[in-house]
This record gives sequence, C-alpha cells and structure tokens, in this order.
Amino acid sequence: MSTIKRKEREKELRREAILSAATDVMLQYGLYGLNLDLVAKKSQLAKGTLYLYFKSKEEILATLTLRARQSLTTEFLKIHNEEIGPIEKLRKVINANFEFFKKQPLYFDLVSLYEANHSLNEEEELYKSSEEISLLVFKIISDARESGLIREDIDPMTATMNLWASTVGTLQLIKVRGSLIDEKFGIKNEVLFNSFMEIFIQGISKK
Amino acid sequence: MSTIKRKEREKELRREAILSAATDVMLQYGLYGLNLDLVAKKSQLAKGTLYLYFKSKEEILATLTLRARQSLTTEFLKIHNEEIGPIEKLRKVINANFEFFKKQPLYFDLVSLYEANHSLNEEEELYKSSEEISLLVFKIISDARESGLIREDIDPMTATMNLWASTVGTLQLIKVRGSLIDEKFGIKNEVLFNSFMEIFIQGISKK
Amino acid sequence: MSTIKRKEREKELRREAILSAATDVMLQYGLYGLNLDLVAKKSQLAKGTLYLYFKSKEEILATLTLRARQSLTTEFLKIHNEEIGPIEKLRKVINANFEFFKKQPLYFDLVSLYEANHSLNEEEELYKSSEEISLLVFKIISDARESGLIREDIDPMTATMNLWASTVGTLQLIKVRGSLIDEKFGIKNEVLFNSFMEIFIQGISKK
Amino acid sequence: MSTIKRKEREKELRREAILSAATDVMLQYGLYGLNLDLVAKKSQLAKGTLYLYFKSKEEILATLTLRARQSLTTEFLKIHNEEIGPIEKLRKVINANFEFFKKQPLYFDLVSLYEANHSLNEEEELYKSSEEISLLVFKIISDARESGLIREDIDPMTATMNLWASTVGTLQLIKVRGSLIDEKFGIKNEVLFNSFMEIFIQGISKK
DNA sequence: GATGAATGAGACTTCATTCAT
DNA sequence: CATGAATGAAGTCTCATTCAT
Repeated sequence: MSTIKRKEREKELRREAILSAATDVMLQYGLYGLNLDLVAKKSQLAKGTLYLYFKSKEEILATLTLRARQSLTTEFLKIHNEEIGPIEKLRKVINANFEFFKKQPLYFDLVSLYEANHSLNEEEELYKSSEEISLLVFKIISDARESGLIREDIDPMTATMNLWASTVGTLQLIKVRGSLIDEKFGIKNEVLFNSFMEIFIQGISKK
Repeated sequence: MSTIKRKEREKELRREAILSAATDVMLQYGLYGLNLDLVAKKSQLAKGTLYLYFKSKEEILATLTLRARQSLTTEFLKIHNEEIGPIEKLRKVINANFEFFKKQPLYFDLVSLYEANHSLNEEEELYKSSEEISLLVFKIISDARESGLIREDIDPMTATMNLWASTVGTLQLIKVRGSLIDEKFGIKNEVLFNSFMEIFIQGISKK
Repeated sequence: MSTIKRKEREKELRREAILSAATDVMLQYGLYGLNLDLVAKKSQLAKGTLYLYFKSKEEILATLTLRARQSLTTEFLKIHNEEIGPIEKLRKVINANFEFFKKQPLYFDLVSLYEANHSLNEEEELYKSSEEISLLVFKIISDARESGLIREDIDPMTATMNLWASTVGTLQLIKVRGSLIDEKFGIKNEVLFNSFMEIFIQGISKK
Repeated sequence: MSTIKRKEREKELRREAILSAATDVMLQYGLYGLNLDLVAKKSQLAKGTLYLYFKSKEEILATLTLRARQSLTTEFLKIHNEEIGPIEKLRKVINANFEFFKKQPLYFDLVSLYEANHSLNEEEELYKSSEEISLLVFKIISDARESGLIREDIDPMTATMNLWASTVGTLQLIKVRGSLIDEKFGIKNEVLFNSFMEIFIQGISKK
C-alpha cells in the first residue's frame, strides 16, 4: 500500500518538476520559447520521460495555464470573501491583477495570452477555469450594481468583459513598454495602472 | 523610358505580391506562423526571389507592421482634421480602432502585438510610426481637456496610454472570444466595444 | 553496469563514425568541401543526429584538427624521447612530417591549413595543441644548438618557425604538384623532400 | 574603324572593372569569399554582364591568377636581367617574393594557393605562366651553380622547387601567424623571412 | 550587347516526438 | 517505468547561373 502511495507521490513530484522546469524555461525564453530539451535538462529527467507525464508539449502549456487561472481565481476568491464594501472590493480585485502580474509574470502571460494562440482546442477543464474567473468578477460587479453605486444602464456581464479586457491590455502594455514609458514620459507603472483603475471605476459609477 | 517605369511598376507589384502572400499566410496561421516556403508558394515566386525584395523574414514583418501603423495613423489623422467637438472626435478615434480591427484584422494584430515580440530591435522608422499614433491620440485627449470637458486631475499622456492599452485589450478579447461571448451571453461585439468606449469616456470626463 | 559501458562505447563509436565520415567527405571534396548532408549519408545517421555529437559543423572540423595535431605531437614526442644525437633527431622529426603527410593526408592538411581559415577563433585546447607542436620542435632545435652543431647566430624559435613553414610549404607543393614534378622532371617526392631537408640542415649548421 | 576600336577599348575597360572589383571583394572576404553579387555591385555592372566577359566565376579567378603569375614573372625578370652576382641575384629574387607578398597580397595568395584548389583543370596558358616562374628561378639557381658557389650535389630543378615551396610556406605562415609570432616571441616578419633566406642560401652553398 | 530579376539547389541548424532497450 | 539516442521534417538564408527583355 505505502509503496503504491510512495510511487504516486514520486510521480506527482516528477510532474511538478517538469512544470517547474517548463516555467523556468518560459520565464527565460518567453511564452513561445518553451523547449523540451531544456525542460528535460532543468528537470533532470530524460526527454522521453516528459511524455510519460504529458502527452505533448501542448499539454504542459495547458496544464500551466490551468494552474495560472486557478491561482488567479484563488486571489479573487479571497477578496470576494472579504467583508468590505463593493467598490472597495472591485478596486481590490483590479489591483490583484497587478500584483499577480508582478509576482507571477509567467502565469499572468498564460492567463492573458493562452487563448490567443489556442482558441479552438480548449478542453473542458481549461474552459471551466476561465469561466470561473469571469464569474467571480461578474459577481463583484453585480454586487456593486445592486448596492446602487453603479450605473444601471451597464450590463454587468458586459462590464465584466470590459474590465478583464482593459486590465489585460494595460498590463501587457506595462510589460512591453513599461520601462520606456517611464523613461520617456516619467509615468511609473503604478501610476499608469492606478490611472486605468480610476478611469474604469468612474466610468461605471453613477455620476 | 516607359520600359524603366514599367519595370519599376512590376518590381513594386512583386513586392506587393510578397507582402500580400505573407498577409495571407499570417491570416491563416497567425502572427507567428509566417513561413517563407508558403509565402513563396502563394506568391508563385522562388524562395530565393523573396530575398531580392526583403533581406529577411523579419523585414517582411517589419514592413507590414510599418504599413499597419501608417494605415491607422491615416485614419486617426482624418478624424483629427475633422471640425467636430473634442469629445466627438475622441469617440470617433476610438471607433476607428474597431473599424480598423474589422477591416484589416492582420494589420490590427501587427499594430497591437508586434512590439510584444520585438521590443528592443525597432528601427528608427518603425519606432517613429509608433510614436505618431500615440501623439495623435495625445493631441485629441489634450484638446478635450483644454476644452474643459475632461477631469483636470488626469494627465493626458497617461490617459493616452490607458486608452490605447484598453482598446487593444478589448479588441484582442473580441478577436479571441468575441463569438463565444456572443453565443453564450448574447453580447454582440459592437455592444462590447461601445460599452468599453462609454466607460472610458465617462471615466475621464468631469462629473 | 556493463549496459552503461556498452552505451558509452556505442556513443563513442557513433562519434567516431561521424568523424570518419567527415574525413571521407573531406578527402573526396577537399578541406572546404565538408558537407553535413554527405556526412549524414555516409555515417548512416540522420542529419539531426550529427548535432547530438557536435554542436556545429565547425566543431567537427575543430575536433579533427585537434586530433591531427595530437597525432603529429605523438610522433614528434616519440622521436624526442629517443636516445640519439641531436642532428639525427632533427632529421627524424623532419621526416616524420613526410610520413605523416603520406599516411594521414587529411590530418596533414588540417594541421597545415586549419589556421589559415580560422585564425582568430581558436579555442584554448586547440590553441594549446598547436603550441605543443612548436614547443617540441623548438626543444629539438635548441638541443642541437646547445650541442654546438648549429650556428649560434640562429635564434632557435625563429628557426623553429622557419622549419615548420618550409616543411608545410614543401609538402603542400608535393600534394598539389608532386606527380607533375615527377612526370616532368623525374624528381620523386622523396627526393624533393630529402633535398629540402638537407638544405635546411646544412642551412642551420655550423660550417 | 574608330568606332570598333572604341568599342573594343570599352570592352577592355569593362573586363578590367570586373577584375578590379573581384580583387577588392577578395581582399575583403578572402580567396574563397569571391561573390558575384558584390563584384557586380562594385563594378557597377549587371550580374548578367559579368557572364559576357567571363564564362564563370572560375574564369575570373583563373584570369586573376594568370595576371598574378605574370606580375611576379615581371619582377623576377627584372632581377634576372640585372648585372649582379649570382648569389646576390638569388637573394634579390627571394626578397622579391616578400615584396610581392606585402604589396600585392591577393596576387600572392593566388600565386600560392590557386593550384591547391584547382590542380586538375588548369588550361594551357595558365599552366605556362606557372612554368615561366619556375624557369626563371631555375635559371638563376643554375647560374649560381655554374659560377661555383653552390653545392654540386644539388640538382638545380630540385632546388628550384625547394626554394619556391619553402618561400610560399614561409609567407603563408607570416600571413596567418605573423602578428602572433611578433607579439609572442618578438620575431618581426622581416626577421623571420630573412632568417629563412639565409638558411636556404647557406643550405645550398658550398661550405 | 546589357540588364537584373528570377531561379532553385543546397547549406546549416532546430526541435517535437518516437521507440528500442 | 525511465531513458536518451535517433529521427527527419521544417525553417531561414545564400549564391552561381540563366534568360526574357
């Protein structure tokens, strides 16, 4: 029995090692620079072994994306469960994206960009994980609307999508051009992001 | 004389044929799917011939990106020169992105995403073309602020970046998930985009 | 255990097979005719496999050059360790070049000509291997001078360079025009080489 | 009549332009870096035009080699006709190689190395040009022998070959490693070459 | 004669995936 | 289970030569 468990544990460890190595590689070479030779080297496993745990490179990517989404969901969930006002909650959720972006840059990229390159193939679980994120944001926005703070002509689901899209856009800009924008215009990343948040919140608030 | 002109015209035509074939390939296989074998096949030229017109694959990409940016600049410029109120102008500019996205999807992708993968290497001309776009939007937002319609605590350059980033984010979402969002939530692309625009405009307007 | 050893042996065999195929190709097409397609074909390996053993074509060339140099060094070392008079030693060393040239023509070419096309890039090990050859010849010439048989106005290092350069020149001539010279003037390669040797030795000897 | 002559003169000019451009290219990129695209650009002729004057890249190379040989022959001839002692003549001829090497480095390379890569195909004229060089050196050595200054056991033709081969070897070493030898051992190129010459001359002289 | 656009074989290298051990 | 050697298609780019105009 315990042998079986140990084996399972080891198997799990191997999976983690692979994912961790893949993360390292992508942090170094970018989202499209995932390379199984390097993953094998970094995880100290044989290349063939990778295929015992993941049926393709694509699956590694999908698994990491799933985790990334789940990780963000966790953050959102924490905030959702806090006992604070709906606008503050909204602010916190928006800010959580920025924190996520700074602390888990690869996860952020996966959450933002995975869909762009794999629109058609998403499997059930992966798809669900995406819905979950939307749903949480949707709830928070709905609550805010119900509390009377938000314009009633705004459809909460539409606003959810708007928020998500704009947030991703803002953070991608920061990633790609953040330092240039600071150098050239003296606009710090934090200022840029806060500005975005304030505009969005005033944008959906009642006058 | 006319022979020379004809030759030049033909040369220009070939260049266009290559760019057109490259566009086709990228429309089919994505921004990262540009493949010179296919370009050669589609343009009915030998592979080597491509290198008479562009010194590398990268140059094809850069050329298309430059054109894409110039094309968007032209649209923005038209609007900038119209004799209409500053808020209407702003609205028109934002909408122009959506039109651009619908009519020239590849160009839109290039304008949105080229930087993400070539941040460091941009040459003078290409860099300028990017600045030009920002500058136009900046002017329009500045004008609106000077006319007293926009919050004074908003820095125009920051708002310019916010607008650009959010617009790109919104349109990328529409590209990737537009039809799904419509199917599932009944939110049409147009509605989604308009909502974004209204939120942004109310977000920067004086109350 | 023995499995591991066998695998290592097989790996080593493959490396050798590649080097051997490369040697064949170069013997047939010349020093500059090394072509990985042919090497793959001759070694009955896939092209990609070559890159498991050598990181580039250049590395194959460098490896063969290193071996060639080491092979010549071994010959020189044997002679250096013989207990014979210094002039006889010198004669034997010079002759060893000719033997090397006849028995390992590709190695000889690599030893003679590799530098000409890679002057700047030589790595540590390769560079060392070149020094080693010079050093041995230098020692032999120095010994001869110390024994009083050689002109004292001759700097041993200069003479070393002179000997090396002239030997290579002579053997390159024999390679390229040897048979023609025999046919036309009835001068056998051996005679030509011996003549060179005698001239050189008398040239550095005390009168 | 004069029209025909003008045309011929122009044709000759074009040929020269091509050869001159080819020389430039090879000086910059080495003996094996001859590239017809660059030749066309430098000579301001169309690529196709090159083929009206030379039937292949190879022929350009052969023509330049012929000229290089003729140029060296001219130098040797001058010396041969001088009224000086046979040993001084020999010294001068040897030195002429060094001068040739310094002043016309590409020509020197062609004279030294062309054969190595084209041993089989040499045409009549080219072959003759090579013979001519040997013949001159042969005469000079023969004269010296007849004057009683040179060992009688030395066959003049063999010595001719020895001299040529050793000289080429020495100058190739200087070309490839000259500066390194200076840096490392403090042996200047001139010293190295002179040393070679003295060794050779003493080597063939009567004791 | 002159042009130069076009060709296309061929070179090197990469990498996801397979499979015998 | 694990290995890692082997594969081979695919990709970018070069360049001597040809040929329609």
